[in-house]
Amino acid sequence: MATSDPVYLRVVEDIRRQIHDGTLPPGALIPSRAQLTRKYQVGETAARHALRVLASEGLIIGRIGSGHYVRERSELTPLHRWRFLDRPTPFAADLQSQGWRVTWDWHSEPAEAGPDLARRLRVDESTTVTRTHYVFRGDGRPLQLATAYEPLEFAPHSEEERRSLVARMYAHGVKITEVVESIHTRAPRPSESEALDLPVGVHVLHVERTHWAGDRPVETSDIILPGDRFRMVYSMPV
Amino acid sequence: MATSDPVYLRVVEDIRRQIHDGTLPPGALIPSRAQLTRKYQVGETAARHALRVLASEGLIIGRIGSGHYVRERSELTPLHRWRFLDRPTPFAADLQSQGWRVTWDWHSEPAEAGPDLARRLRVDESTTVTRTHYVFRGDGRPLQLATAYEPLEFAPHSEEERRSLVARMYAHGVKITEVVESIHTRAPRPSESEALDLPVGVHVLHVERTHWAGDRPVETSDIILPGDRFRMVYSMPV
DNA sequence: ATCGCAAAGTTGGGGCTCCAGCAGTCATCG
DNA sequence: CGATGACTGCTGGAGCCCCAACTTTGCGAT
Repeated sequence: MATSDPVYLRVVEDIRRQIHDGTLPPGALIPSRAQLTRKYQVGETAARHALRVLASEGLIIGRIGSGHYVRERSELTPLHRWRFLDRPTPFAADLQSQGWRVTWDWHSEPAEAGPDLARRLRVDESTTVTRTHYVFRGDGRPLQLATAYEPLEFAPHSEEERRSLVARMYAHGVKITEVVESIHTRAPRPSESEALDLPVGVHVLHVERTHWAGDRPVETSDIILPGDRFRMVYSMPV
Repeated sequence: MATSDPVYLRVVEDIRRQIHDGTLPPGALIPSRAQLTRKYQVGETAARHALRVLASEGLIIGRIGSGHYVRERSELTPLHRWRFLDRPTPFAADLQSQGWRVTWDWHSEPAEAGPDLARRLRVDESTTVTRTHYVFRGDGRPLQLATAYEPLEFAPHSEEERRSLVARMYAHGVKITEVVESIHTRAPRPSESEALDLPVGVHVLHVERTHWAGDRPVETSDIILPGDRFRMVYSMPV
């Protein structure tokens, strides 16, 4: 706050202000390193660092060979959780109901539970579960990663069975009574960054979802969403 | 993925791996810039950049004069939304029920709604609303920021009234029937970063919460939580 | 044994430079 | 007239350096 703040902060704050008040609208070209050094009378290091900070905040994006641009608002598509939708994740179903063309690839494999899953599914660490990886795309672009874990006996045997977890469980005599979702945010792992084609500086929303039948967890999954594209919407009756 | 990846990435990935597999446990000292240049045979710039990337991911934290350390797991305190708690936000109430000593400061002021709030409260842009800023602290440290907006007629007149929004609304003949929360993640604004004492690289969870009485919004608030300390937990009956 | 202080080590800000790779632009050549 | 290629400007990686502010450590004196 003092007058002797780092000089790169002066640049960061001035550009950030211009973005927020609309002087630099989405898509606008930010002055280049060389221009910033002249404009703010700072060294190249400071100009460069300022651009990196703004990029890591997700406000601007650097296009190599071209320049830094103000990020498009990307509009934070809402994902509504007020109805119970599956097929095969409720998020994909909600996007479809909003008119998105959602497609997905998946593959299943057996896996050992391990400590984390053992806790979440309340099974033994050495138990074998079915792990299914999904990659969801909307209009070609990757939208969401999901990894679902189920005890072997509940694994789907057909494409149709995969559509609705609730129906499948019901067929096994298990009635799902509750869904618990735990959301946090973190920097993407390198593999997620690549799979979701994330610009640097974008964090992910990590949703840990568990389906319960009474006091027994019957399926759990990790869902990874780009933090700059989605908001999770929860509706609760009082 | 090729062998000619940036060299700083080699350093980042190696340290990240060591943190994930436990070779470098929480609190462990990361080699210094000088040591990294020797160990990985890279220049100082690359070593420095690697440390900055790890810090911006929230994996390590730099202590000036001392060194970089693996961040303590900070345990992502869960905030449960399965019961309707207020007084004055449900998150604070949930933390109290987990044994935290939560205190808060607040101040109210009239404010013009403006376009964003006009949309959220379904009022005219020039309507005056009561804006209340809260700063919540747990064990001394800042935990959460909240800003609540209410039409003037619903504003609380006593400390007691402030405790329960539901009861207060009921006293006005308004029965709250639904709570809608919309969660996204973003980089903190400078003021939030300062107020919450956030390390660089930590994003925030921004919860937009609106209370509805039938099809009419009667209160809305913005809640800002450090992304590295909390996870939101939603429980929904099927 | 303890206190104080100086030296060494470390981070973070800042400066300068070189280079590879990419994207436009513009002029020249077929 | 159209296509090719040279040139310029930009980003991102990388190297090296200096300095201020701070911590840790270890030594020497009391």
